[in-house]
Amino acid sequence: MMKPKNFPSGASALLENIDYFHPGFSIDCVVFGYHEKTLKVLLTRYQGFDFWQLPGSFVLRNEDVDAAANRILRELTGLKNVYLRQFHLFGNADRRTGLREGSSDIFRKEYNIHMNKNHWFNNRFITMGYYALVDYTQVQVTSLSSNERVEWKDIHSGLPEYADHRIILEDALSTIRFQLGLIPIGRNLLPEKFTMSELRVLYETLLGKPLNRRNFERKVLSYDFIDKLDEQRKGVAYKSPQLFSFNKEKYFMREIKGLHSDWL
Amino acid sequence: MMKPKNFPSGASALLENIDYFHPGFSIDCVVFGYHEKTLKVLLTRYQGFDFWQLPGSFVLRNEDVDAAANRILRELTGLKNVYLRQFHLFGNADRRTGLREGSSDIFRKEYNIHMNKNHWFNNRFITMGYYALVDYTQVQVTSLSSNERVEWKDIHSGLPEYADHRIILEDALSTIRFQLGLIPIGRNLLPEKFTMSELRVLYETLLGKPLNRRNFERKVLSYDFIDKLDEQRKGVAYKSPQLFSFNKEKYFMREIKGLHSDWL
DNA sequence: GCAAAAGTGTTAGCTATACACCCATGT
DNA sequence: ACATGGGTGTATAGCTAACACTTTTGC
Repeated sequence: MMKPKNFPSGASALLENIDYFHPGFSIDCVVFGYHEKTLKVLLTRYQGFDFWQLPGSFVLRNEDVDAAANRILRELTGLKNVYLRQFHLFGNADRRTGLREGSSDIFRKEYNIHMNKNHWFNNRFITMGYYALVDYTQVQVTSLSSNERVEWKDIHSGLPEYADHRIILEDALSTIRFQLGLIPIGRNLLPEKFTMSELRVLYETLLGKPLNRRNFERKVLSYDFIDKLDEQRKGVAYKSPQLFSFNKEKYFMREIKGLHSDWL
Repeated sequence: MMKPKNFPSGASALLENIDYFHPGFSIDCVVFGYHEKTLKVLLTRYQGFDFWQLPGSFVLRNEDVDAAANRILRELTGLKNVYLRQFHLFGNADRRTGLREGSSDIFRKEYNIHMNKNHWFNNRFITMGYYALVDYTQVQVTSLSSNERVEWKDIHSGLPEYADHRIILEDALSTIRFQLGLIPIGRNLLPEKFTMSELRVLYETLLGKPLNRRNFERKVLSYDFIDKLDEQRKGVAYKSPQLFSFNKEKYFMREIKGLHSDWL
C-alpha cells in the first residue's frame, strides 16, 4: 500500500493499484480551447466504450488535489502553468466512476480491481470539477494511455455522453460566461500576440452576440491590461492589423480584483 | 456496514460507526451572521480541545454532499433553506481531520475508532468549504452534541485556531467581499424588513469603508430588487426611517445573472 | 432650539453607445 | 477600382460622485 517514489507521472499507472489513490474521490477537467472562431473542449474515449467523456483522474494519497488537476492537464496537453480553476463539486449520492459501467469488465480484469462491494472503488464518487483555458495552438494532445483517444470537440456538436459529464460541461460553460464580465479572459485562450478583432470575436463567440467594434476596443483598452505592440500582423488580406499582448502584471491584478473592483 | 433507515439527522451519531460515511471527505461551513454592525461567524469547540473550529461534518455514504451541508446548517441553526454555497475545495496532501490531534484520544476511545493506519479516518482529508449567510435574529444556536459548544464570534476577534480553518475562513471572507460587487447580498443577512441605513452599514462593514449615503441608495434602488414598503420603523430616535424589503423574484434573477449582466 | 439621522435635489464630469468617416491592402 | 477589414473621431444620453439643503424627531 505504500506509494513508490516518483509514482506516477503518467496516468497509465492510474489503476496499477487502486489503493494508491485517495478513496471515493476524482477530478474531472473541462479543457477549453479556441480555434477558428469556435470554442472547443477536450474529450477522451476509452477503448471498449462507445462514448466520450471528460478527461479525469484520481488523486494520489499524498498529492494535493490542485496538483492532481495540474498533472492531468500536463499529461493531456503538454502544458505547464495552465489557467486552471475549481468551479464546482459534484457530490450527488448516486454518482459513479466512469470506469465501472458498460464494458468496464475490461478494466476490472486488466487492472485487477476487486468486486468487493465495500471497496470504495465500487461505491459513490465525489468529483471536483475544474475548468482550464488553454492556447489551442500550443497544445499537443496526448492520450493518457494506449487504450484511450483524446480529441478536441466543438462545443456545439461533440458533447460527452457519459453519466453527468454533460451537466459538468454545461456548468463549466456557464461559469466562464458569467466570469466573462467580471474578470479578464483571453490571455489563456489566445496566442501571445493577437489582434483586437481576434479578441473581440472570442468574446462574441463566448457571449453569443455581436459586439460593437469601436466600443469594444475602447472599453477593453480602458481596463489597461493590454499592451499595444510595435508590430503588425503580416501576410493577411487587407490592411495589416495592429498586434496586442496582455500585460501580465496588470492582467493578474484584474484577475484578483475583478473588473468592477470600483463598485461604490 | 449497511446504513440504518433514518440515520442520522443529529451529529451525535457522527462517529457511531465511522464507516457509515464517505471516506476521506468532510465539509466545513463558514456561517456568517450580522449583528450590531459587526460580522459574526459561528464557531464550535469540542470538550477536551482548547481551540475553536469551524462547524463541519462527514457525508453519509448515500447522501448528496450539498444535502449534508444543509443538514449541518439545520442542526446548527435550526434554519432550513439557508443561503449556502460551495466556495473552495481544500485538498492539500497534508490535511487531517479535526478529530485526531491533541487530546483526540478521547474521541478514539469513545467512538471506537481503530488506529489502523490504512483506515481512511487516519489519513488525509479532503474538505469542501461552504459559506452560509444567515439572519442572526432567526438563528437558534444549537450544539451538535453534548460535548460541543457553539458560539457566534466576532470576525475581528474570535478566530478559529484549528489547522487550516483560519485559511478557510479568510477564503470565505474574501469570496463574499468579491461577490459583493457582483451579486446582491443582504437578503440573507438582514431581517425581512430593514432600513436603507441598515443595508448601507452592512455594505460598509463588509467593504471596510464608508459609502456615500445618497449615492448608495440611488444605486442600490436602481438595481430594482428592493421594494419600498408602506411602513416606517417606529420607536427609534430621530426621524422614523422608511422600511424596505427584498423582492424575491427580482433578487433571485440578479443572483443568477449578476449585477453586471449588461457588460458589453 | 439643537443635534442627529432621514429624505431629496442639483450639477459637473465622466462613460457608454451609436454612428460616421477615412485608411491600407489584395484581387 | 473596389471590397473588405482596420483605425479613429464625435455627439448625445445617461450615469457617477460630490455636495447641499430640507425634514423629522427626541431631548
